[in-house]
Amino acid sequence: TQGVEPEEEGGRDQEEDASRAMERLEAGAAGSSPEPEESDDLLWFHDQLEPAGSSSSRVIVHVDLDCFYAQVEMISNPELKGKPLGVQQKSLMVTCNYEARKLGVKKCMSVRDAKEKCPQLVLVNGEDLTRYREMSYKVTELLEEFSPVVERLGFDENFVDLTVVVEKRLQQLQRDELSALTVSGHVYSNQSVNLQDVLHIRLLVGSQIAAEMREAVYNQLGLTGCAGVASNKLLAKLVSGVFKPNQQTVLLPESSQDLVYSLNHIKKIPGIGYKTTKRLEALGISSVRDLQTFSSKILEKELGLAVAQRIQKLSFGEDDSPVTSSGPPQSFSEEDSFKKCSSEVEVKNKIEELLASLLNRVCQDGRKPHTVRLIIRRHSSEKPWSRESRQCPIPSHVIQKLGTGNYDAMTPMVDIVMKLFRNMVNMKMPFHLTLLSVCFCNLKALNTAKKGTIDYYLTPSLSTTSRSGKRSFKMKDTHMEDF
DNA sequence: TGGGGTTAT
DNA sequence: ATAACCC
Repeated sequence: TQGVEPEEEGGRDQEEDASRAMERLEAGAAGSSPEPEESDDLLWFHDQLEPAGSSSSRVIVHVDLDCFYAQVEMISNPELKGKPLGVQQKSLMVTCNYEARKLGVKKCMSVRDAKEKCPQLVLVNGEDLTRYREMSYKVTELLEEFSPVVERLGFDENFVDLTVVVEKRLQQLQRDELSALTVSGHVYSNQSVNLQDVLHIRLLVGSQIAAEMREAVYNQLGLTGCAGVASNKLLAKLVSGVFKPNQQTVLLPESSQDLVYSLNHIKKIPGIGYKTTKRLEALGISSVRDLQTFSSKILEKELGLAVAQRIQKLSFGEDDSPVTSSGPPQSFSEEDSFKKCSSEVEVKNKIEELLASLLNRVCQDGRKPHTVRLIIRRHSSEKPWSRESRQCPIPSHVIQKLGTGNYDAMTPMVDIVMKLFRNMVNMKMPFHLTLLSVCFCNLKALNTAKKGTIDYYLTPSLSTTSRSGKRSFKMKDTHMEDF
């Protein structure tokens, strides 16, 4: 394409070039332009786009399912559709459908308040996350078909980096299709904006892909949700919530400041959590503009360089963090909370329950955890939210017993976890727990042994000679290409 | 306040 | 091992 741009156009600024380019493209699409000029226009147009790898031209979508647990429950039991529905975990209603919200019920209300507000409210128990987790991964896997780079955030949100996919579509588009590009869904904008501007083309294509994603999620899984399309994760996430159930919004670059200013408090910025908000408020910072204009030096001294620089950039709507593929989970955990657990037998029974579910999950996954962790929460603690944990490696002979489908690993795992418990809690003293959680982490693929090493050909055997205390091996089937 | 998850220190 | 963040 070098040399295509005429010399006399070299001095013009970029915005002027962009709108002129579209006028010329539209004129070309009308059908009157001679062949060579039309071709020049298309090449010139592609020249105006920023390089695909440049950080300012990323296209990110944030997909956020509507009241996810409630949707899953309505799919499981269609009789719940049309009724006000809440999903309950212990005394908390963690989410509810839109029928319930119309009647004044809010997310994360206590069950008592919710029933008071809405006596007809139907409640289902959502403490077992199995079906939610399975549906959640189906959504992520479906989105991965559009672009392999998908990052999960909780069970109901996903980020997808569409930059490369958008680039591919742009290059396949014909002249007439290029000028006829339209947005899908809402545009976040207070000012009037020229959608035909070249600077917006990638985001428009992104909005169309987002619409296709939502269609696929609805058609194949029966779930509705919102999407936000923008140039980074922060903005995509913020803009996805602008039009709320089952709609999507694209953020054009000139409106990004409006979007961050629309947040009335810094705690609304994803990445600024409870603790940081408190520390910022102590510094007199409460609005987004407060944070933007606050001294960087003082902020760095107060919060440390990394946090200070990151959150101050966030306040300007800047976020260069990449979308990182989540892939399979890094850990599996099961927890249960209760009013009181204060004896060894109670603890052991709870741990057996938690482990039974975990062993099933680990079996399904196929990988092997090499670390177990026990987490507890004590009652009397002045900090009710604080937890203590102990972890240890899982002995290799126990790892071997995992994932065989039966419960060979149950007894040894209970013994290990009870040791961790005794390490944390002095059982000669009275104790009062309000939560127990067991976590399997440090997951490794079954065969890490590489071709050409002895371990690759020798696979540990469970069936023979266990009494000797020595490991026994069977020869693996070999193939000619192994040699 | 539940039952999960992640990364940084 | 804990602390922060996310849902």
